[in-house]
Amino acid sequence: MTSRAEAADMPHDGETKTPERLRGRASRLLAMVAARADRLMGEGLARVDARKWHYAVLASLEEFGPGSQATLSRRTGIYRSDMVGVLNELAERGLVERMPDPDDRRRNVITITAQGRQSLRRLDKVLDDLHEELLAPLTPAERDQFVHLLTRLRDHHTRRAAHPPAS
Amino acid sequence: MTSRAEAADMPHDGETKTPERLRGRASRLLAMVAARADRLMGEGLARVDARKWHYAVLASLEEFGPGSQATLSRRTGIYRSDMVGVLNELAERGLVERMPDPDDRRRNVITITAQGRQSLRRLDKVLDDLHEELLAPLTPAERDQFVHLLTRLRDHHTRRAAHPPAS
DNA sequence: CCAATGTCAGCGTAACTGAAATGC
DNA sequence: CGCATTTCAGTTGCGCTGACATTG
Repeated sequence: MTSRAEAADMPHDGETKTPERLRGRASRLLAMVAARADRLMGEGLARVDARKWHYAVLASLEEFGPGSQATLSRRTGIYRSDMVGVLNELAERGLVERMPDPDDRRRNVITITAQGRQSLRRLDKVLDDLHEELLAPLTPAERDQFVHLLTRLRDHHTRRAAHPPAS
Repeated sequence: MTSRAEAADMPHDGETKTPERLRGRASRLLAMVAARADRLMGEGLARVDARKWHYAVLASLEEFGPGSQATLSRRTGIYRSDMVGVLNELAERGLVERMPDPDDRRRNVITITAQGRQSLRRLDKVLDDLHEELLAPLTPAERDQFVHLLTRLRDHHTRRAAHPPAS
């Protein structure tokens, strides 16, 4: 499948003034679909006593290994002020361990526990199902395309929040 | 290792095979890009003394004609409770007119004014520029693809918030 | 002295709920 | 009477900022 989804059924010549400028605005579509996704994931994870951030932290730990809270903060995008609470919840559930760093006593080293890995595997499964639901109307090739496009956009906009369109 | 499908779904790009289950999650990408978009639009519109909802209402008015507040609410997705404030702001600026409906005296009929149309045209321009910035890394064809995929997703998930996979 | 870290306390916005008053 | 509309009052969650003490 060479990802030739559409080419003729949607006019994209520069002059067809579609009346869809409201519903068709990318930012609006983005907001709607993202909200929907957010809710799906939030509710789905809540059903197994987890939250989006839990997954983010656990996955980041398994993927990149242990790290300080500030490190995790940078890796996941969670503010370090909020990271405290997230780690408290994860520690309560025995999914991570928080120990002082002997090399730098300002830091805590966060490690994922065996139970954490197990939970992560479960969350992965849950998220897989939820994504199946979210992306249901798209073919596998289209899902790839979609993720690919989103990734490009994220990467482009991921160098600090504000940046002038300087070259 | 995770027991997930691999190598069977050769992506178009010889690079999408990373163990990026965190960063690569569609929901997460969606949230990130949507947040960027939201901020871009919000700040951009604030510079011309407008907000996203203003645009939504104005565009909906020009696109579908006048309507009651409840109607506008359904068209734009803004809660009726919040619609009041939005319309107040728009009325203050002279962009819409709010008159009692003679046929149904519970209702107000909201109409866009000439000034409203003018403002809308300006906002359209502003949003065009902002979208250019948002979608900068994508080619025109890719932007179409992107919007198309988002539209399909939105349409699929737009029959009430909750939907069982009922046949 | 300055930079980074963990923590807490708080702010602003936006989605969302509830209920009252009016009119169908 | 039940139902829809406009409106106001309030809640909750989240992204984000600021400050502070500790340590490098």
